[in-house]
Amino acid sequence: MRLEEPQALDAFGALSQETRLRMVQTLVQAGPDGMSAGAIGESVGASSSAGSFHLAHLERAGLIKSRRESRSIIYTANFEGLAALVEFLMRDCCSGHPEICAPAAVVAAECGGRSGKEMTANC
Amino acid sequence: MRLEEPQALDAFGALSQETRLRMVQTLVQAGPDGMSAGAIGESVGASSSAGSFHLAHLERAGLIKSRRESRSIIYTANFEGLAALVEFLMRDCCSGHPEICAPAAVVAAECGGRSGKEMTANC
DNA sequence: TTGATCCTTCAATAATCGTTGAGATATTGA
DNA sequence: TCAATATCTCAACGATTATTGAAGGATCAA
Repeated sequence: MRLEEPQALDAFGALSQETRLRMVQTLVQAGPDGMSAGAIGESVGASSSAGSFHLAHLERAGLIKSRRESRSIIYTANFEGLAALVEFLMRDCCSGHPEICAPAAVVAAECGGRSGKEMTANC
Repeated sequence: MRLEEPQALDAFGALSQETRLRMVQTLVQAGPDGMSAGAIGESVGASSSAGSFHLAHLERAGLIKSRRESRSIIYTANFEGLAALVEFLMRDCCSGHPEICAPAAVVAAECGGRSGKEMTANC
């Protein structure tokens, strides 16, 4: 997956709001099982309708996905979309400058060998 | 350099606007020599005062730097700040998940060996 | 010092965004 | 079917953000 500029703008906009950034962090840590809309809203301190609004925003921006599961709607992080955003930032926005890529390479090296389940909160 | 959440929010907000994203792209490609405010504004199609507004916004967000040089004010990309943002996205926001880091590692590998001057627009 | 250039700041306006609360929709179990 | 639960949608309001044009520093050359 490769991000075009308008999608990247949407993604940056989505992450520029505290509630939404926390939602993404929460969902990344929740992993592939995801969480219900209500649980996410509660964990970030958003009202029912505010939570719904922000989750919809994040989904439109391609950063999370949803599926219905009985009464609940379960949201999960969209790892492909998040990876595409990191790649956009490094490649299209920052032209792959080594000064920018070097720290990314360090993080990637720290995390690359392990599977998702083994990750701690801070890599 | 390590980004805290409020700084990261500012940085994402700064990049969520088309004119500003273009300004950053332009300045990254311009390299350490940078460009004058007027030249940047012209290259992204912004009026004098709009250009000034957006450049100030980007500087506040830690993504670019400025210095006066005779009559002109020269802006340069803040590579440290941009690198910190990539790192925040990978580490603090995405918890270093391998699914997200793997594509970043590819870009880093592509770019790591070369010096800034040799970079092409797309790495 | 004067005039020209480059850029920023300010105030006013328009546009976008976030929150709230009320009501609508979907799903389940009795 | 009916009531309960979980979530979404909508309209209204206030807050933040972007744009514009006019006015205000800073710098330089003559």
